[in-house]
Parts: sequence; structure tokens; C-alpha cells
Amino acid sequence: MASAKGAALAPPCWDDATLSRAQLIERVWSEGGARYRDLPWRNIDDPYAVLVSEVMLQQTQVARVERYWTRFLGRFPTADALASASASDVLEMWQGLGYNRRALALKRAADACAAHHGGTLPRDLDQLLALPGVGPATAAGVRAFAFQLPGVYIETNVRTVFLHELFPQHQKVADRTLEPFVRDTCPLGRAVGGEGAASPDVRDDPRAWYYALLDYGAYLKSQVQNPSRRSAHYARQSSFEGSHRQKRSFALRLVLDAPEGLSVAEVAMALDAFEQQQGRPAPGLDVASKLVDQLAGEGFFLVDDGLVRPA
DNA sequence: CTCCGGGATC
DNA sequence: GATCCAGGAG
Repeated sequence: MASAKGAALAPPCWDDATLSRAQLIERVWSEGGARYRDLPWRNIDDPYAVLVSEVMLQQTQVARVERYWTRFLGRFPTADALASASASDVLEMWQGLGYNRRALALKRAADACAAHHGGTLPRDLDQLLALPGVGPATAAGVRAFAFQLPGVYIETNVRTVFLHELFPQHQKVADRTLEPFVRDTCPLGRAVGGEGAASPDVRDDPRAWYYALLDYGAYLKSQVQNPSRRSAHYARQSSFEGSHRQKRSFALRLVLDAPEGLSVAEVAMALDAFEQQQGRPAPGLDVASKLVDQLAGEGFFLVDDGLVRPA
């Protein structure tokens, strides 16, 4: 008899699963529907606005994104508007949200949409994946939430539901293993290329389905120990205090506040003061210089003649 | 695989 | 103090 543990013994099909396909689908609609979150970026048909939400939500909690999304859309209402903005203006709007690279990537994605897609977003999966900062999850999210198209959308809440319901005793379950189940439960939506109103039945809508999955997953995590820890892709992250990441964020904040530009020496002095104030040794000029070069290389800063300015 | 932000929450 | 977060890129 097969052991219940180990990724190799994952149920290969529904027949071996702890729950039938119909049972799982019913449970998701029921549990997710009962805990529906009426978030501002839901049930909107603006693909750009959906993209902004998806990128903001990458590794970032819903409660934090709520405060940023509305403000960001007010300032950059369209992909063209974002493409026309300066990187520093975008980064300023992003401050406090975290993972500042996402802001640069999102602006570059808007640039690409303005240049190659007439200021709109493509529906095609591969064209979405070609956009900076858009991976499998974000692309599937845009397709489901903006275009109501079916697909495989796997992120932490979706993992939570499938791991909890279908792999309760398994460890290190890969997304590759979940994929067929996720694909097989997503409704197909209306016919490809179809026009007009969406199907009157919400249960045919991939958008409503994934909302239900997200809401059920988010709820589950408040009830049981995070099932996503049993994902093969789960990884703890190093602490933030005293990290290189923290120095990056400090340097970015510093330079954004100095549109006229700073010398590398001035950046080094500010960083030294910050570190010492935190009870840590001063990193010194060498570290600050490498930090500036790195951030400049990623497009955060412009450096000319030893002067560091916001990009 | 590691790196990337930053705050709420426990 | 740890833990987590609608992930993506190198």
C-alpha cells in the first residue's frame, strides 16, 4: 500500500485524490463565495488596471496594496500615462510598497504596451509573458481577471487550497504536480473568440472561479498552518534588518529626495550615519559606491560625472 | 538556487 | 523576535 507522504506519490489523477473533482469545485465556490472580498481591482475590465494590481500583489499582502493601487491609478490612469511618466515619479508612488524593481518593470511593461500594443495589453499568453515583470502567475492573472479567459493561475492562495484539499499529507509538492488539477478545475468561459456579454452563469467564469480560490485560500491560511509551506517552492527569506536590501531601499529613498543629485561620497556618508544610528558599523565608501553602481545598472539612478540622480 | 521591501501580525 | 505576503529575474 502506498504511503501518504512524498511528492513522488502525489495523486496522478482525481481517482486517487482525497476529494473528487466535483467535490472540490463545489467546496471552492461555497467557501470562497462566502468569504468574497470586494476589492477595488475586482470585476473591472481595464487590463492595465488589473496588471497594476497583479504586479503590486506580487509577494505583497492585499491590505497593503489597497492603499497604493487607487492612488497609483489616479496618478497613472492608463498605460500611456505610465509610459510618459519618469521612472522617479513612478518610484515615488511606489515608496513603501516594497520590491522597487517591480515599479521599474511595470513602467517598462507600459512602455512596451504603448510602443507595440497601441496602449492596451495583449491577451495572448506569450505576449504577456514577454512583458517585463510579468511571469506565469501575473500573465494568467491578467487573462483571467481582465479578459475572463481560462488558464493555469498558480500563486500562494491557489497552492494553499489545492495542497490543503488534495495533498494534505504530502511534502514538497511542485507546481508541476498541481498544474493539471488547476487546469482541470478552471471553467472554460465563453467560447474562444466569442463576442458580447459573458455567460450569465458565474460558474462558467474563470474570473469568478479564481476570485473564489483566492478568497478560500486566504481564509484557509487563517485557520490552519500555512499549507504553502509544503510547496516545493516554499523558501524562507533572509531577515531585512541590516541587510543589503535595506541599504538599497535607504539609498533609493535618499536619491529620490535629492532631484538635484548627490555625490557618491554624500551617499556614503548618509548610509554610514544610518547604519551607525542602527548600531551597526559604517559600510564605508566602497560599499556605497558598489551599491550606487548596482542600482544605476538596474535603472534606478543615473550617474554622470560622479553625480547620482534619480532616473 | 538566491536576491529583492517593508510593514502588519503573531 | 519570527512569519508572511495574488512572484519574477538572474
